[in-house]
Amino acid sequence: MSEANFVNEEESARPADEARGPGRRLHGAIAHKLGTAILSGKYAPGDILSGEVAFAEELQVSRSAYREAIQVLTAKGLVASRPKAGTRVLPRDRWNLLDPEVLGWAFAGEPDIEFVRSLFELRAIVEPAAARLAAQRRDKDDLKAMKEALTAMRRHTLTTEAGRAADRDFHNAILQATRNDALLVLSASIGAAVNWTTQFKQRARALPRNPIPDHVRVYDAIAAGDAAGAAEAMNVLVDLALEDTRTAMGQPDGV
Amino acid sequence: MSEANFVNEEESARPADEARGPGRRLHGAIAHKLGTAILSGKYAPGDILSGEVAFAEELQVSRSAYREAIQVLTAKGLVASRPKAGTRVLPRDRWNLLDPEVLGWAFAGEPDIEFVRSLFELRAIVEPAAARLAAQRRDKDDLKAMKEALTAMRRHTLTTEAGRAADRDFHNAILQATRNDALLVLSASIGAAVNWTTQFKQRARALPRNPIPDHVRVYDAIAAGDAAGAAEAMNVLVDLALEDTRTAMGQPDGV
DNA sequence: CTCCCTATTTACTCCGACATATTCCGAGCG
DNA sequence: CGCTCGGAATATGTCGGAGTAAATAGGGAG
Repeated sequence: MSEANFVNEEESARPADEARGPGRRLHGAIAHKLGTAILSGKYAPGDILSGEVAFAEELQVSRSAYREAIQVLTAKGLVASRPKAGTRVLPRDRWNLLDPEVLGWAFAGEPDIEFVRSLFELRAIVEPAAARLAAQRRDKDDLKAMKEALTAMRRHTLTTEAGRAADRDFHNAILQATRNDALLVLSASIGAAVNWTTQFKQRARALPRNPIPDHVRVYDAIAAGDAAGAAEAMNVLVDLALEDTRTAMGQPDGV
Repeated sequence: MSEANFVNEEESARPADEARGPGRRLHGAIAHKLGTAILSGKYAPGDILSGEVAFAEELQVSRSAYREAIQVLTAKGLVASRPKAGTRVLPRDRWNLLDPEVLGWAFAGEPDIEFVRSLFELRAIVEPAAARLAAQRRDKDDLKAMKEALTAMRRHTLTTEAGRAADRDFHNAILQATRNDALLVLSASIGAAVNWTTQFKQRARALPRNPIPDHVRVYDAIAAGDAAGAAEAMNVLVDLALEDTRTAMGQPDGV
């Protein structure tokens, strides 16, 4: 009955909140600190975070707080602890890289170019297929959400946070219209990567193209129920984004 | 303060030691219990797990153990706790459904048919594209791993756990050959779903086709570097699997 | 009578000490 | 010389209490 009220986790009120803080709770802050340290390579797989007591003492927190932070990292597959053996960083393939929080840690410092490429490749695979499904399954509410996101994108530009949020909303609405939970979960991961790269491109003064017409083409195809057209239009969109990103990053290595 | 040196003594000595059972640790067991309860729908989104103390008392464990279990669930996006408000189950779209542990909880009881369909749809999207990339990027070691998995599949059948493991190895080798971390993470999720459904189909006496030739076709195309052929062969494979699953599930009168 | 401000209550958060279990390492024995 | 047993070290599990933030209730003003 109070279903409309459980959304507040991080005070979504004003634009003053910058990009999901390090964690309001203490153990959240510790987890953030350790997580970024691991993702940035400061602790390599196989390394040992020696000494529960030593670490807690160095961070000036109690063992409980440190323990709960380790619990979070363990849940995300970053570390594993065994009695006497200590807490060691697991190999990369055990990491839950699609976890939104892990993704945030990965983008907190200087993210690995290869990893960003991976995410965009995943996006290039998933989003056209999602657009195809959305064209077949969307209903009126889905289209309404997409249209609203489009108008918001027109009003603000991609240089503002509001504009990027509208962009995310548009793609999210498409994922939502696929009626596929597994796909929907990917939106957070992809959205984070896209968001970061758009900001990156903006810093690099490399936002020449107007993305609106491409988005409109996708919308039109989905609204018309044209599955193949929607997939193709989305393909164009992600290909352009991939190309832009590649040039902005200074990767001369074309495919 | 980086103690990154005195590490690799027994690092690769034991390949897979931890993370076996549902939870050897106490808080792991609690998390498993609560996780399956949430995934099975016993606790719906918006519900409140009232009372840290009450719950800890009911489960006959200390508050710390319960708290660490809650911490795990929080890390996976299943719940969120706030002072005074209690610990409430988050809406489904916040759940980290691709987390291997969450997936395990989802398949612990009677998994939601819609969710299984979602996973197979995701697989049908991702795996052909992965096969295409693998055909372009595989090296000798990748091909060797695939070949070994294939011979193992021939020796055992899909009715045995060893055979299913070989199947997973084959698909995993393809994902590995894409050189894409983001795709690789999905293998665990997809593998779990596929594994469950093969067992399900076996129980329903619905394993008519010999899957080996289809797998061989995929292997040949990847080995030949034929990107389009690999994608198409994999497409056939997943389509057949999807069809089999659909028919097997269409008959609730299986066992 | 309605609205807003304050106070109380409630439940999470953090803490440090204690008890237990497991592992590593070395001493003693066959 | 190799094996086994026992002690030491370290991580896990437990406990109760102090602190803090938030929601609800109650009182006062308009």
